[in-house]
Amino acid sequence: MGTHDEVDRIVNAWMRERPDLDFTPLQVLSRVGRLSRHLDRARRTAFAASDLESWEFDVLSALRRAGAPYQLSPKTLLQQTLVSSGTMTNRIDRLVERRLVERRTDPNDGRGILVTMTSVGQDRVDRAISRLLDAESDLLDALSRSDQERLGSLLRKLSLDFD
Amino acid sequence: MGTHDEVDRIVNAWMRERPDLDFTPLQVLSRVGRLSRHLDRARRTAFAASDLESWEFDVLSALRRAGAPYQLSPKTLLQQTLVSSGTMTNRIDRLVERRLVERRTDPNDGRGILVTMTSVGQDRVDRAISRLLDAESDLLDALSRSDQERLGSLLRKLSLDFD
DNA sequence: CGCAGATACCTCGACGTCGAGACAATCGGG
DNA sequence: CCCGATTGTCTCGACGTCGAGGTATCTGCG
Repeated sequence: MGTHDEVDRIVNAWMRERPDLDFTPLQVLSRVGRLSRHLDRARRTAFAASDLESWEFDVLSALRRAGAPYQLSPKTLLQQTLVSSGTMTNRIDRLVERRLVERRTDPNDGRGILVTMTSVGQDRVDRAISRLLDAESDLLDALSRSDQERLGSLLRKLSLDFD
Repeated sequence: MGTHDEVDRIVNAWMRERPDLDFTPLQVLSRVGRLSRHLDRARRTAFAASDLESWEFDVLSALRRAGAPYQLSPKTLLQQTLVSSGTMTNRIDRLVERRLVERRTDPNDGRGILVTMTSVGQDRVDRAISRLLDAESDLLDALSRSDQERLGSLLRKLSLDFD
């Protein structure tokens, strides 16, 4: 029966080669990594339906979550999206070009600017989050509602060590 | 108490802005993504102790798992490590330069080559897998043994949809 | 008020990856 | 056998990211 996934095969191969080691950590954490890759792909296709790239959604969703008037500094954005300053400058450039955000001078700080989402941007990101939730909900259909909650809380326990 | 992680904050912000949507899928899948990032970092530091980059480990571990004589074609390697053909050529070049693998002609197929791990490479990867398992085991200490098994099997259920 | 240090953003060169295309070798139908 | 289709690897140009350094501005201490 098909109860073996790719990680099972990898772990079995390791156990054959190194029977002296305990590979149970891989059973959990390798799956996290592989699942994350699959998730990336699912996100890309979900966003494509709204004509957005994943990185565009990352930036726009940070602005959307911030609430009206949907503006944040590049600094805040790069911290929330976990990219470098050079990357964020580049991303803002391209988002401005696509008219999804605007660069405004910060009235309170001559060094800074404020990235403001346009109404087009907000429209896109609102559609995209819906599609994303639909797609993710499909992925989770393999699990019962209570299993989903169990999984979420187990993952949270692990996350708390980092955040 | 600090029972809120970064994902909780993101989800709370979304619920404030879009109370009409159900964000429970994010509770599970956003954590998978974030955990994967943290895991990457942990892997990098674990491998650095064996003077290996993450990508080097990925290639060498595929060879190690294959068993003696530790040789695979570039094609097989790129499929197992999920990179493009150009990337694999580049990686093999650098691994050859570091004397961790050798390029040999395939006696059965004039088009192909076989990437063979050197004894130095095997030594490195055997040390690295030990350190990786130690590091991952530390990460999982936040969970009881039975929680770890529960988590592993829930993740497997999700993986089976893909693999 | 002036100046040193901190801060915000941008610039730019280096690097890794992708993926289409080139090339050589193999396979298989006629 | 031959030749077209397929396969395995490498080449190379485009692209996104990083991160150190540059410039302008702010902050607060003396």
